[in-house]
Amino acid sequence: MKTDLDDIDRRLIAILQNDGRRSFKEISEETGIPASSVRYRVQRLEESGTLQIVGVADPLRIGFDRLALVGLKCEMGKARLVCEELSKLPETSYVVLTTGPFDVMVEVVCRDVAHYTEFLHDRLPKQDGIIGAETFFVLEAYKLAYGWGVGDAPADSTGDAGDEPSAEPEGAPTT
Amino acid sequence: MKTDLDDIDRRLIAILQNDGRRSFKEISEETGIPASSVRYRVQRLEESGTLQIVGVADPLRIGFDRLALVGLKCEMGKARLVCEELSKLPETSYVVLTTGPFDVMVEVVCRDVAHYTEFLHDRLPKQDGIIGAETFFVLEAYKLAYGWGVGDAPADSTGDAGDEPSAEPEGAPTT
DNA sequence: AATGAAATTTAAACCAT
DNA sequence: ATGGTTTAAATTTCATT
Repeated sequence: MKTDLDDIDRRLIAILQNDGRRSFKEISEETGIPASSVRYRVQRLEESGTLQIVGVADPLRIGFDRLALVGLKCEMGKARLVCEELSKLPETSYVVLTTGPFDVMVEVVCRDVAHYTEFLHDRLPKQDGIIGAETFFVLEAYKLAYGWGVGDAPADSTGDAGDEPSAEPEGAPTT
Repeated sequence: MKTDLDDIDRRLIAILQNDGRRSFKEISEETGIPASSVRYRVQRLEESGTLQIVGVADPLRIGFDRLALVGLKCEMGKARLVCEELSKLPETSYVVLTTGPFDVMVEVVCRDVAHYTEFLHDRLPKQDGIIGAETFFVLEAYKLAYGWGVGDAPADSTGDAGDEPSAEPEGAPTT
């Protein structure tokens, strides 16, 4: 549960955010840190849950054509319960508790409109605590970045290599 | 710009969604597909933008505490331009064109409230085509999944290994 | 906890089908 | 597009500081 990263950790994360398969040796050459140390650090980051190296597939290209963002209004005091329950559903890929006009925002990934309809009209109404839902269908995805923040992280004393901070599938939208 | 994946592609994606650094040789043994073919396929998936292998850092553990979803109303015909431009900003991690009350939805990751304020009040207004913005601050993130859909993809004739479909940082909310 | 050097494993390039 | 083979490179292990 360590939360304190040093500049080396941040540099390693920044590099891996761009390319999760960069070899430790290349990272070593790029940073001047010994390869075995790079590996040691990365392993620690992974084990602590701070960093995950994963394959990310563009849902719009793999047959899951219907992405929707859904804003939910919940009964007072029920929003967290709603979050917990919706997190368990396979269709949800993003569930957060928010301030503002909606209490909960959810991203739902469906194969097609029928799949979404079933989700919205059969599944959601069964969930206790939800008052209303507003659907935002995703027409085009311009940026789906999973590399957060480290690229322009607080003061990098190790000397920044000027890497791009985030990883997008492509410059152009995917439809 | 191929969009048609076969079952082999889907299996490779499913495996890499769980662990982006699995060696091609291991994948080869697991699937029975020759290692050179595995590499060839993965390379194609990456080059076509279908799959990305990236390091994902938990923003709430690396000092980027302020996540916000922002719904934007745009001038008629300007929404795509807005998407393109906002995608270029380092603070945005998610930019999509939507139907519904908002034309564009954006996820913004900031270090602190001051950083977000600067983004919302200094940077956004300079962008042509935006009429209005509504902020949903993320209080708690319950699910941040990067593995989309493939886990329960349409009929897998190659014989599914029963891997977990998605990768969440944690079951409980991160605050 | 971090590093260096060894042995082992893996990936990349190539070529044939 | 696939599969095999070889060469070069990277990872892992383990001893050392």
